[in-house]
Amino acid sequence: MSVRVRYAPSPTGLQHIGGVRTAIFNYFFAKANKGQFILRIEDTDQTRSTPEAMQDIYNTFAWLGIHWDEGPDVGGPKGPYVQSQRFDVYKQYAQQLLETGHAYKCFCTSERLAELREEQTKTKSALGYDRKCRLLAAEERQKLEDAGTPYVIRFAIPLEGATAFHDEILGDISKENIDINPDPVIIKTDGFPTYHLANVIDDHLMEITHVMRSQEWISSGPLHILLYKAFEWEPPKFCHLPMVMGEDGQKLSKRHGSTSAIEFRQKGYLAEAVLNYITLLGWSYDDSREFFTKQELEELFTMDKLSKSSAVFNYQKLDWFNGQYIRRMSADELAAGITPWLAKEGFVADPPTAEQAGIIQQIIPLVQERLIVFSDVAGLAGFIFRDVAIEDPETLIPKKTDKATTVKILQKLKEIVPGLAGKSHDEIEAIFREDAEKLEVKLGALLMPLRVAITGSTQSPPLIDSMHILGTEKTLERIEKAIALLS
RNA sequence: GUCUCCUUCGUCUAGUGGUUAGGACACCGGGUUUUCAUCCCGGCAGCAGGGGUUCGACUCCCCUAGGAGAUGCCA
Repeated sequence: MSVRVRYAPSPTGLQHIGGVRTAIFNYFFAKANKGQFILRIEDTDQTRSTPEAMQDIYNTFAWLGIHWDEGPDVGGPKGPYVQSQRFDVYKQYAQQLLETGHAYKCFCTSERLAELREEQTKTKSALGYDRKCRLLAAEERQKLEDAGTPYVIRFAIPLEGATAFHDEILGDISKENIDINPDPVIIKTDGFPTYHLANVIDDHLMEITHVMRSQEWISSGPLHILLYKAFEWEPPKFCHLPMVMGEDGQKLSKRHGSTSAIEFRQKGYLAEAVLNYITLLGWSYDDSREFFTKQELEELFTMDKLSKSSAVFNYQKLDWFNGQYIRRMSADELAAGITPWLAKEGFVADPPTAEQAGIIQQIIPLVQERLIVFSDVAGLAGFIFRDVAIEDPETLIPKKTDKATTVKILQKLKEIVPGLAGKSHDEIEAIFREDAEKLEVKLGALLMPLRVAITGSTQSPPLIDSMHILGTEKTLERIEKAIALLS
């Protein structure tokens, strides 16, 4: 039987990096096994699901280049792929459970449940439903039903025995039935199913062969097995994925930094780098290789290289990956990558004019080794496009040099710059070296005032090239401004 | 509290009874260099602890500790 896996997000917020990683593991597993990858939307919580979150799912995976074989937007033979559109299916199967005695109606009010919980907390006894309605006398139950009392449907967990399942990476996991959440709700008052019911029914009907989901689901594994048993269905294989944590070892969340895929996109990270990095969170290929394209992972991914323990999301390493990817880009690719960021700053038109496109081509070699994320281009090359402000005139003065010397240097520079046009990089450098000698300063000391004058910063891309792109006129203007600033 | 799972450098990991415990990020040195980066070279740093099993344990078993998750009419 061919592999069929699914990613089943609930559209209740932005796509979290952890969820995205679960998705890509499923995707790569499907691809590597020539199987199907399915997107299923779990929107059974009507109060929390939003169309924006739905859109974010589409945007995120489009950006990453992850496509599903079956899903709400592309259709497929096992649809609909949105749970709220499968309402009747769940109702029908819940009814079946009622009839076979695996489930029962519970008329307890949320107030009673809250009190129960409070009491349990106070007495430090086990938390959970006390199964009151499971033991309801037939006539009592009938009375409540006749009165139209609102109810939920609960699954009747066996009171004895244990339930086990085999996890593909963790091995056998078993739990005493008495330790399973006592009779979880499977149909809510509003008639919608809870995750447990919907997920089991859909995985069965959609013929899912492997359930690859986060380890936070491990403890409901036995419950799901019990549900499959109650329906007399063959359960799929399970594979619980290690979780993604923040630096403090807690579940990755907002306070650790960016956590949604879209944020990384907005900061100028490359989809390829993000994909590569998060794949390595819980998966490895061998003892050294860590660069993989999406295409490679589609062939190389194997479940047996998944690790058991959770992984900490390391922003620094992601940065390093992104820098590596940027450095490996061709000039044209990088130009295409940074142009939107330049346009966003108003440095170039969108799309750029021919002249601007030429400038972009020229700045590529200056920024390629220096970018970590695309958005850095504004800070690195901004001086080419707009006037610079020198915050602190002191920065113009090189180390071990005084103001008077700096002014002298700048004046000398003003003299020689007009003669530089048309000369090669090496020729210009030679001229600078000569002048530095004449002024009895080091080359660095000669160039620093010039650097700050034209870029506004003590750190910049290589000066000679920068100056060339800027043009003689603007370079002179800025030198004069710097002289004025020191006078 | 109870249940379940996990545990190799700070972090991500390789390792499946015999290795000087390997790689990467970070960090620290050094080199290249007009600054910043890049790049190159070098270094620091780890098998949670205790018992077994075995000729021999990072590798197998048990216990302890630590961590995480679950314990919802959220997924």
